[in-house]
This record gives sequence, C-alpha cells and structure tokens, in this order.
Amino acid sequence: MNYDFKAVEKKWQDIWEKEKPFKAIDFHPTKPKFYVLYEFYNISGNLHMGHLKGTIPADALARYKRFQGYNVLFPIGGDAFGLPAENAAIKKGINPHDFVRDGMKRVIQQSKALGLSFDYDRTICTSDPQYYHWTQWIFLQLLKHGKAYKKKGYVNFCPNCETVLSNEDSQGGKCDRCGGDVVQEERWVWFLKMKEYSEKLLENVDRIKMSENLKDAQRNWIGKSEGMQVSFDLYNSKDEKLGQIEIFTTCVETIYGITFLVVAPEHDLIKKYEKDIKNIGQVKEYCEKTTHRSEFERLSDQKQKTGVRLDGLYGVNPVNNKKVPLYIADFVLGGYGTGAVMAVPCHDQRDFEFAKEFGIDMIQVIEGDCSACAVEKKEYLEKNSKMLNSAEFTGLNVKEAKNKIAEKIVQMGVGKKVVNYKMQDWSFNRQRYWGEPFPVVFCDHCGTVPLNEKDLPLILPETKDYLPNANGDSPLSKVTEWVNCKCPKCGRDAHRETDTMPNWAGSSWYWLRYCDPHNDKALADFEKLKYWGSVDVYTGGTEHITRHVLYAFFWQNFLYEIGAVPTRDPFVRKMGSGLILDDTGKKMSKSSANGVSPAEVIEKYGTDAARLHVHFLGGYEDNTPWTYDGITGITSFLDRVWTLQDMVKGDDVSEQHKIELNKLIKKIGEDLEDLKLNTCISAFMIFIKKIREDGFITRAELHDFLILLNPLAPHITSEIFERVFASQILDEKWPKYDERFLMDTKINIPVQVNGKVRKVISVKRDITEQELLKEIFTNYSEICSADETLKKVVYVPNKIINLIK
RNA sequence: GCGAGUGUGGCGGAAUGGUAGACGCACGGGACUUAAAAUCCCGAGGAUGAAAGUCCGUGAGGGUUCGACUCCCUCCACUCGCACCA
Repeated sequence: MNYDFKAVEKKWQDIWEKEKPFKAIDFHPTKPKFYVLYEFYNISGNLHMGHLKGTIPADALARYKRFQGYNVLFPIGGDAFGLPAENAAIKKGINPHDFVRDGMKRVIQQSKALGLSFDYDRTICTSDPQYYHWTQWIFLQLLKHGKAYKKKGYVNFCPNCETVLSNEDSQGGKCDRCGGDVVQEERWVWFLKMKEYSEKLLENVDRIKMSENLKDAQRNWIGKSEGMQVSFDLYNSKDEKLGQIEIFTTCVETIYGITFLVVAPEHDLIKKYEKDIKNIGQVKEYCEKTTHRSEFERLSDQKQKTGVRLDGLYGVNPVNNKKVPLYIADFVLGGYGTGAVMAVPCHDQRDFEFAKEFGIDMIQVIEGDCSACAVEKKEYLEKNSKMLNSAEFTGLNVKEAKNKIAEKIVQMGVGKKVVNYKMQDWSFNRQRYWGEPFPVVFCDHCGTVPLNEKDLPLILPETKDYLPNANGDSPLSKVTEWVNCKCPKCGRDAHRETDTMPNWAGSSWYWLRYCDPHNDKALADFEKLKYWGSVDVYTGGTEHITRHVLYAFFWQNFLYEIGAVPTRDPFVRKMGSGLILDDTGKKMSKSSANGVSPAEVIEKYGTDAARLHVHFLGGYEDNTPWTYDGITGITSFLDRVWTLQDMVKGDDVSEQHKIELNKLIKKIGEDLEDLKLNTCISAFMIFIKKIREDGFITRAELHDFLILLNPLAPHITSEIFERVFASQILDEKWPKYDERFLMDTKINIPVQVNGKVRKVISVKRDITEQELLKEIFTNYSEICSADETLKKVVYVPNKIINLIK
C-alpha cells in the first residue's frame, strides 16, 4: 500500500489539535522543565521557507525532550506592533488591527500545517491590549526607576518612514525598515538608559551558550574601550580662562604630539562660549550643514575632512602648557566619549588627514615614518617603538611610557582612567500610529506624569489616518479626544504623549509572558517564572543579535533588579540559524519575489518531506540556497520508512542489527542536542539501507526507529506506530543505547606504511599491538614481514596502525 | 579600516588529528515492462593501467606530526558584522 501523506498528515494534525498533547504543565509534579523558544513570528506576511530553518529544529528538540521525560514549554506568538505590520497594512489598504488579527490566524494555521508542536494555548500577540498592558507597565517601572528620560537632541531620523530610529535600527546609516538614508534631526526623544547596562550586558554575553562569532558581534556593538579622560584648560583670545574641555583618548602616550583639539558639531561648548568665538557665524553654518547630512554623505567623503577652526578659543595641553587651537569637525561624534578629541596628526590617520587639509603642524612623538601617513598605535605598540619629543619620556619604549604618562596625568589631577562604550542609550519613541502608547501625560503643573498602574492598559485609539501631521508628530496627535485628558496627579487639563514605542518593545520581554500568558495581575506570576526559568534553547535568525537579543538582556537585567523576574539571564543557549536563500542568492523572505511558500511544498510532497528536505540541504547555521533538487531522495526515504511495517519479523532486537541500532540511538540523540538535523537524516538513511539489505526489521527495532525519527517526521512515524503497535508513539520513552554494542566484535583496521594506507584488514575488536603485528606479518607479509626492521609503530587501538619503515 | 567566518567531486554537503568525499541529487549501466513512469540492483574524485595496483588530490605556499580538510604561519578569494569610536 502506498503512503498517502495527505490523509495521514491531516489525521495527526487533527488529533493534536483536539487532544493537545503538547501542552506545557505549570509546576509539573514529577517531570523536570525544558524551555525551547523560537523567535516569534513577525506578523507582516505569510510564512516562507526561511521559517522552517528555525522552527523545525526547535520542534524536533521539543519533541525529543518530551520523549526524554521533560515537561517542555514550546510556545509561539506574534510580534505585531511596529513599522513592518503598519507598512504592510497601509500597502494593502487594511486597518492594522484587522491585518494583524488575520495575519495571526494565518501563521498559526500554517504552523499547525507544519506539524509544529507548540502549546497553542499560550499564544500571545504583542498588539493585544492584554499583552501591551505589561509592556506599558515595564515602561512605567523604567520611568519610576530613572531608566527612562525624555530629551531634545540630535537623533537618527528616517524621512521616508517619518520617524526617529535607534542606532540599532539605523546600522550603516540606512533605515532598517525601508533601506533609505537616515539623517540627523533634532527631536524630543524618549531614551532608555541602556548604556548604563553595558557591563551587565557584557556579562550576559559571557554567560550565554552561543557561537563565538555572534558573541563577538555583540561585544563589538557594545564596544567597550579603556582609555583616559584628560582635562584641557580653555582660554579666549584675551588669555582669560573660560573653563575646561574634557577629551577621551586611548593613546595617552601621544599627548606630547598634540597640535590641535577637535570637538563635535553638537558639543555644548559652542553655545556656552558663543561670544568668545570670533567666527561664530561660520561655525553655526557648519553645524547646521553637518547635522543634516545623511550618514551616507558623511561616509562618502571620509578622506576629505571638513571642519572649522574656532577662532578666539584655544586649549592648553596640561603636560607641557602648550597652546593648541580648537576646531569643530564632523569626524568627531557627539555621542561617543566626551565629544571632543586631542589630535595627534603623526599618530592618528584621521588627525593626519585633517592637519594636511588645514595646514596644521605635526609633532612626531614615536619612532616611525610619518611622512606619508600616520604611524598608528597598532604598529608602534607591536614594535614597542621608542618615544621622541616627549620631555622626560623621550627614549623610553612606548609601552612603558604609556603607563608612566598616565600616572603623571593622574598625579597632576588633570585626568583619570575611564571606560567608554560605543553602545548608546536606546531611543525609544516613534512618530507612528501602530505601537504601544506611552502611559504618560504632560501636565502644565506637574510636568511628565506617569499613569497609575491600575489605569493600564492605555488602549491605542482607533483612527483611519495613519500618517504623521505636517510637524512630523505622530498620527495619534490628530485623535484629539484621546490626546486631551486629565492629569492623574492634579486633575487639571493635560495631554498624552502621542508617540508610540518601537517595534522592539514588545519583543524585549515576550519569553517571560509565555510562562503565564493570561495573567492580568502581573506580567507573569513570579512562581511560574521561577518554575520555567531561563529559556534553555532559543532558536532563530542571527540578524537580531545586536538588537533584539541585547534589548532582551537589558530588560531582563532591569526586571531582575526591581524584583519582577528571578534571573538575570533570559536565555541559557542561543542558536542562530542560517538563512534559506532564494535563487538569486538573497535571503528568502516574504518580500522576495521568488520566495517559495511552505504550503506549496507541503501540497506537492507533504509536511514530513518538507521538514526533512529543508534540513537535509545544509547545516542549521549555514545559509542554504533553496531547491527542489534532491527532494525525491527524501520522499523515497519516507516511502521506504512506510514499507518497514511490511518487513516486521521477530520481536526482540536482532543480533544482525544490534550494533546499527545502538549506534543510531547514540548518533540521533547527540545530533538533536546540537540541532544537526542533516547528519541525523543521513544516519536514518544508512540504517534503512542495512535493514533492506537484510530484508527484515524486528518489532523492537521498528519501535525504537520510529521514536528516533518522530521528532523530525512526526506524522508518518505516529501513523506507522499506531498501526504496528496499536498504541500511541507520544506515550513512549526515548530509547537508550548500550555502550557495549557500539562496535562489532570484528572490526576493520587500516594498516598504514609511512602514513599511507596499504590495506584494510579485518580483525577482532580490542586486538593488542603484538597480535595485530603478528597478523600482518603472517597473513599480509607483502605489506610488512617479520624480518623487516621497523623504526616505529604507532597503534591507536581499534582505529589505525601505522608502520614506520 | 577593525572584528569574525568560510573555501572539499558536476551539485547540496559529510568527516575537528587516524581509511577524505558519508548521505543525497544529477549522471552512467543493468533488472522488471510491449514501452514508459515508478521501483529495485550495480558503478562512479582525477590521472594511469587489461587488472591488481600506483601516483595526485580538501583555495595557494610553507611548518608541526608517525599521520593534517582538521593545528600553526604567510598569501589569495568570497561572505557576514561593525565602521571617521579617538
């Protein structure tokens, strides 16, 4: 009888729907917990093949862990607030509420069609009021604990999406959503004090189990750098001392080579000493121009340094009292360090280029050839070159001088050691409709007033107008009956914040909500959070590693510190999946024109075949180009699995298959732990080949085989199991292997001469070196005979023997 | 520029110091069939040879080792992340 995948898959999906065998049980009395998480769906389209890359391994792991006796939490939900959903809704001319409701329904239905064993009763959606109630609650806590503040400043702005963006959302100067150029605009921005958490985030990175390249990406983004902050006295042209200017440097050893100072165009010194700057008009014009340049323009003329001298101001180098001129230039970033640098043209390439452009002096203070370009720290530290022109430090090696100069600066009281981070505070508001409203009001008498917790959730009002107004204010500003309200503190007239939270808000805590998704008293019950603990394995793409995952670390740390959650670590292990590429080599996504739909593959070949094929194409972490090529190998494998039920002969594990079965149990268990589904599949194929050679399989062998294969191909295995054993496969336990039966009593040993294989001979297992040599000398004397003298013999028991002649 | 990774047959890919190319696709041959499809069996890195075999072979070159796709050094190519971060 042929395998009718459509009927069988439908049958089991209906059974799972009805009987809910994958429900996670809070506080299970006997089973230990295991929490498997897949990065929830972004509700902006249908599922595509790329989703199978992360979901199927997670599903296989969840099913495997259930067989092992764990109480598994494997939930799913929708990330539905934010630009992706809003833009998709606008494009289709649908109300975002309806778009998200339908989108959720669709992805859940598609998940079920993939046989994903989620606990669907825990499904959440970030744009549901019952959910964003607690996103707003977390914001209130951040505000109360001084971790959220509103400030006017220059921030990333996407003119196309008409909204402020975080640094994380404008990597490379491009808008994460539309790909357009990001410009700097002065705006009122809600910031979350993420920078304060840099060190704690680095600790999260150290603790999490994750591949090193992903950890490096995160560490790089946080960008810790140790250096010194040095204070320069600031004078005007009449030699009146105005104050100090602080600079940050990691190369304090070059301090005697300073010939000018540079501050960022945003630096507050410009406003503060406006009257002392003689060319203030020119300076203001430059500031105006540079802040509105897109990141792209700034980058495109990296070689061509621009800037303006601050006429009438100069700084004094504290180590030698030398007067140095001041410049503003946009190569200095306002948001990093102190927004001011000391410039040493001989030993910093940017300073070198700037000095050339503006005809500024250069003083070489470390050996090397500075005629064509700067001799930078990488080079001089590597060589440990000698110091020049540096007063009492001249002649010392640079490494020694670095420490001594630092000591001197500290002693003089003009500087200190500091640590800087590239990561900035998180800009947290968007001028868009589709997001969580901020639970705050502005009152002329009381200022910024948080809503009372009992008044949450603050519901996002309905509107038909999703576009910002002429001032660039959020569309909510037009919903006047919602904007105007009473101050919760004094009762006078007040108005609401009309910006909304970014799409990353809801995803920054969602794994916690799955522990207790229907709770209306807290984000989740503390005891339940304690029971389910950190996510044991978190699968999903790597594209969110410097955004979502860092935000997750940040919020979890904060919630831990206020006592809302029991642990600092949201995830024990994160496994970044590769991408499915379309036939142009690009990431397959809902937006790619030639994206293949899982529904299409399921229709033609079945769910089990789709699940196996995607993962037979390549490793979990690898990017794999999608192709139908080779899927017949998978379908014929499944057909062979189906025919196993006609080959059953005997009950217990047979002598012929004992080794193969034990090896298979070991291999599948190990590979599932690491989500190496491709090698699992080939192991199954090898096993089937052996069975077919021998022409039979025993009941015990089939029993174990079906359980092993079930995590990957749940439908066909459930059906065969029921037919052959008249019981349910989900009631079974994961088979155990016996170390003694992993190797045959007869084994093949390659015999090498001088490192080259000459012969593979069959001998008994655990043969000693003497016995093996005797065997070779007597039966394989053409390789080596007893009267030859051997320089050396290397024997690795049961593996290989190498004879050195 | 900085950081990380990858490079293996016609193709997707196995092998993390011990028989390189598992497993699969495509390909060739055979069986079954009136025929085709499906299915089943066999073959297959390259060179050479009738064959046994021998030599070469994991981007290039060098090194460590009895033994290297695997470890180390230099270089080349590609991919990813960050990027005027002081």
